[in-house]
Amino acid sequence: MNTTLHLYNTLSRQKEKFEPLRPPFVGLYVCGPTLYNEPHIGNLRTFISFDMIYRYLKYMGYQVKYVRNITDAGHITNSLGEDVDNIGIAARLEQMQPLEIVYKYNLKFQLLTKTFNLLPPNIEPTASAHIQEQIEIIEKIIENGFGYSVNGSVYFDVKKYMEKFPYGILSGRNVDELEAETRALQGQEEKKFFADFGLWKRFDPNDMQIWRSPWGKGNPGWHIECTAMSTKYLGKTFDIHGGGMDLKAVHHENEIAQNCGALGINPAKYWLHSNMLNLNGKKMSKSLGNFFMPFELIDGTSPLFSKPYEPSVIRFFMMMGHYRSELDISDEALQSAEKGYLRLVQSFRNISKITPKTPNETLWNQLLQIEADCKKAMDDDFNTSVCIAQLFELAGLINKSLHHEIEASDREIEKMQQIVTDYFETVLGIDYQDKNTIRFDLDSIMQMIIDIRKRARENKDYQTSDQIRDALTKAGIELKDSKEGTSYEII
RNA sequence: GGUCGGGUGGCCGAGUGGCUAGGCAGAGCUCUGCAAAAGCUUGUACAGCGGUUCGAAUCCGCUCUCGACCUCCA
Repeated sequence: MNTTLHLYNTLSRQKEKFEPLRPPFVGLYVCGPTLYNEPHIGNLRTFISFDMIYRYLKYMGYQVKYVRNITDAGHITNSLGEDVDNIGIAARLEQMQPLEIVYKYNLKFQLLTKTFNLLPPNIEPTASAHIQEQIEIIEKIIENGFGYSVNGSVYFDVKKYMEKFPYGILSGRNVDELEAETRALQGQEEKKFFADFGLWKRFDPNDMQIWRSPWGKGNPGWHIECTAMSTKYLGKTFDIHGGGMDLKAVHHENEIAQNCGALGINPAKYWLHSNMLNLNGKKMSKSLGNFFMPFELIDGTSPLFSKPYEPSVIRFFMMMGHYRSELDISDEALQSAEKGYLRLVQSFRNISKITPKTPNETLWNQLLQIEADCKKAMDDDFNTSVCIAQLFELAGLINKSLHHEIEASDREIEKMQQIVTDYFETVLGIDYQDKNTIRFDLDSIMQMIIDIRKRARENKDYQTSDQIRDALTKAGIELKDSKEGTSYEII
């Protein structure tokens, strides 16, 4: 496949031409949610960013295998060096079985992905269903001399690893220099080296989920599931690995170490990281308490926002920024995005109402240019921001055609619709069609009302005409007078 | 302290060694009973100080400043 796509690879810190390992197939792995609570709007941004990337790869014609894992098991280590079982904690807090917790939040997560028009991945493997695969990877790491077991736990031997592979290549961290700054951490005495990380954590009496392993009962470490599942479904090395920027320095670094340690190769050719969603210039995070849930934004219950916003408006807002840039969310920013969004959408919905006339070569060429510029923007590391700027240009041309300021033939009209379908709907993933299907002939009803109002206006009965217009506005229908007559818009 | 990335017009937000990003808001005009919508016109911004260059907001250096990560995070 002849591709012009360039993407920014965190590994090389520069844009690289995208050349899949096994075209036309593309393997894409994205770190999914941990199901111990509801994903917040910041989490959502990452999933939307990679949904757009998945969509564009598919649009280009690649046969993409998209794997997004679900973390429903495993232990992480917190900033104090303590071993934490988030799902177990949530289970105790909500007085449920771990599986109930996972099920509950998975339903929420799935609803969220549908609400925001995310395409389902090909596979959404869960960590709990791949304990055996995780154990096998750990065994390989030990076999290769990069892991050691202590009292029923297994750790990754970073020092040994560094004899053969560079550690810290993603984030640019230098472990040797960091050693001097090792903080006094609790529960670290089993490790040989401060940077060693857990592959398997021995059973603790408080654990609510326990699995058997060659090292005794316990839980897998946080990072190993991704190595096991990406290997199982995409092979020991594949094309693209994605995730949030905050996973770069630890989680992804350790994934690379595990993959190299077990299989001798970096799992992914291209590492992509999406940036954080900020609130008042600060990253949204649970520890800072400056986060809110996507559904609060949709139903307008968040005190930070003056009104509810449609999921497609929120998605459009996110697409207005580049996935690698920080994005600041605020009521003002969303309102401005919403206005722009409505302008686009109303224009796009009117394409079918353009009266076809004679072919317009100038317009045709402008449309081809817009289409080419959309592609160029997306080819340049998924520059959705520039792509949207092109769509605003398109909306201008549509409006002019609609109001007979320029002429368009069927050929141009079809091209307009095709660009909208390709880029606005398919690639950016914005669902702009009317959600509420109207089951009666609204056009006829509206035509009747518009005729009555027209007669009133001809009779200079402006009281009646304004009354009709105001009542319709209140009901959510906006009348628009122009030279050609009156049209309506559902607002 | 280390690593990485920012500081762009009233706001949001792209980009970049010389050619208008775009959106929102504002102003003017056209249309119009009024309004809305739509169309047209309008804004010469790139943290500061030096340097490189015919030319820098874009490259280099320094300063200030903000943020992320450095075993919780998407």
